[in-house]
Amino acid sequence: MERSGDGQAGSGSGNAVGFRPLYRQVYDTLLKRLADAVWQPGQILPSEGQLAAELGVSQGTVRKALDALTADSLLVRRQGRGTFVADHDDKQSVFRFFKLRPDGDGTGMPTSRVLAIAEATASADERGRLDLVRTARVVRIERVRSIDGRLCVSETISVPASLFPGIAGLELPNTLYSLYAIRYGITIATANERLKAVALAEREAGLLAVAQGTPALEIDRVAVDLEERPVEWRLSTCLTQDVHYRSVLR
Amino acid sequence: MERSGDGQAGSGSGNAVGFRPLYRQVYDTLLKRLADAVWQPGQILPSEGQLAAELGVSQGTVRKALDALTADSLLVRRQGRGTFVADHDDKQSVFRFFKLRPDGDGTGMPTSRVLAIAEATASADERGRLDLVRTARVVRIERVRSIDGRLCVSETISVPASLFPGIAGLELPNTLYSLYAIRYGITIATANERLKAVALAEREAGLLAVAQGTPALEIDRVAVDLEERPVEWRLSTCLTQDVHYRSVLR
DNA sequence: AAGTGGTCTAGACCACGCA
DNA sequence: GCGTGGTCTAGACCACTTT
Repeated sequence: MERSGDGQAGSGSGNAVGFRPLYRQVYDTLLKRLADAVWQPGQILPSEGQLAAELGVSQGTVRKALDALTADSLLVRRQGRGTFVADHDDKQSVFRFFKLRPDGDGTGMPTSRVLAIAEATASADERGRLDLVRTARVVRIERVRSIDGRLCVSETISVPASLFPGIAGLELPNTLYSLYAIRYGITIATANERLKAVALAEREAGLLAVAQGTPALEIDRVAVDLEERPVEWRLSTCLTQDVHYRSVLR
Repeated sequence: MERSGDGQAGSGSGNAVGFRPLYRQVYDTLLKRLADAVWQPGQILPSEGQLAAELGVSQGTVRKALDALTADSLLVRRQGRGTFVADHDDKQSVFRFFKLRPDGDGTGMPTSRVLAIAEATASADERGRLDLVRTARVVRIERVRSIDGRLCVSETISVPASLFPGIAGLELPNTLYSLYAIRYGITIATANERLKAVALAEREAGLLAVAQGTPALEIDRVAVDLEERPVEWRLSTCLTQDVHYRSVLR
């Protein structure tokens, strides 16, 4: 791996351009491979020593890059076994992007029922959230979700049709993000949510079988992939009678 | 610094008890000093080399502990200058525990007006949240807050009277957590929030000058200090007409 | 120029999981 | 017993800030 900002009888003392550490370059190299789905979710990576030899850096430098990717929830490291591509299907990972928890006991495991799925030209809102041009097409998914069997979420999900060809014809799993990862090689890295309290409109009230005007939590989420592209917009309306949104501030 | 789990002609190969890395012990040692307010917010710590010599470990081990404390937002490191105790007074830190942001432009800087402050015997809710015995006393603070001059939050804050002697007689600053840190040596490490959508009760509606029944965001927060003691319970009711709660999922 | 944190390396040893 | 990640060390050099 080439150094970027040193040696070479340069122009005096400091670099005018930004200094880019070696481990950062290793990070980017590995991130690229993850984005390109070179390694599949759940699969094991080469050992630290092998990667170090391949990339021509020390094991410590590879370690630092791997640790950073682990901190970003893209890898999972298990002492004595190896380093794996994070599998966002397993139980603990389901809740990474799902913050609604039951007030009392219960697993809080969500289930879903799709009401409609169709392709359309992007609305102004969709173009704004997903950074699309005027003629762009999106696939819109409408569904309701239950937590521990209790109906409490109604949501509309919009994704660019160009990124998810054929998704409208698929049987959708309960956890969409694993579908994005496995079938389309798109890994959700972060999601930005804006929460508001609203009074339920007639339509959502009907879907959730409660009175119109009932207070509900509105969650406006834009999910972003490894390359920082916005790839999904999700507008959820949640009843919070028996459920709450959990947030941990550090 | 003593090793905890090695050497000493032990009982074979592995330790039955948990293995505790050296850097973790260094972390705990430094954390203790921070909790005891040995170093004040904003103050500089000894250099890595000095700490390493004092504790009898290598510089790399000290570094790992300092990096962990930095990741926990307890320290700030500045290349070429030194390592400092995080000062949660500066502008960027105000928003660490304040997630309400204006929908449009504006700084979103909050202001406060205290309505009442008084000591009382802890209610059942307060005892549960703050882990108190039946006879414990608390100080209750009621206040309203504005964002960019717009009235939108009403909240009740409860703290154990034993931890904050004399707080009822003080002029309260806008950012309570810096008061906790500077005057009482209590640093808030994390806060757990539960959000719900509710219809405004008559009292809160009056305080916020809107109609009873208006949907509002209810935030139930328990703040925890460095020793993981719950030290503050805060129940906030927020209008979200021009403001939203921001959450970033990683 | 001196001092600080940041990067990078090389090597030793430890804890863990598995065959 | 072997291979993996995890810890710890020692030392060199780099980048940044201040004197």
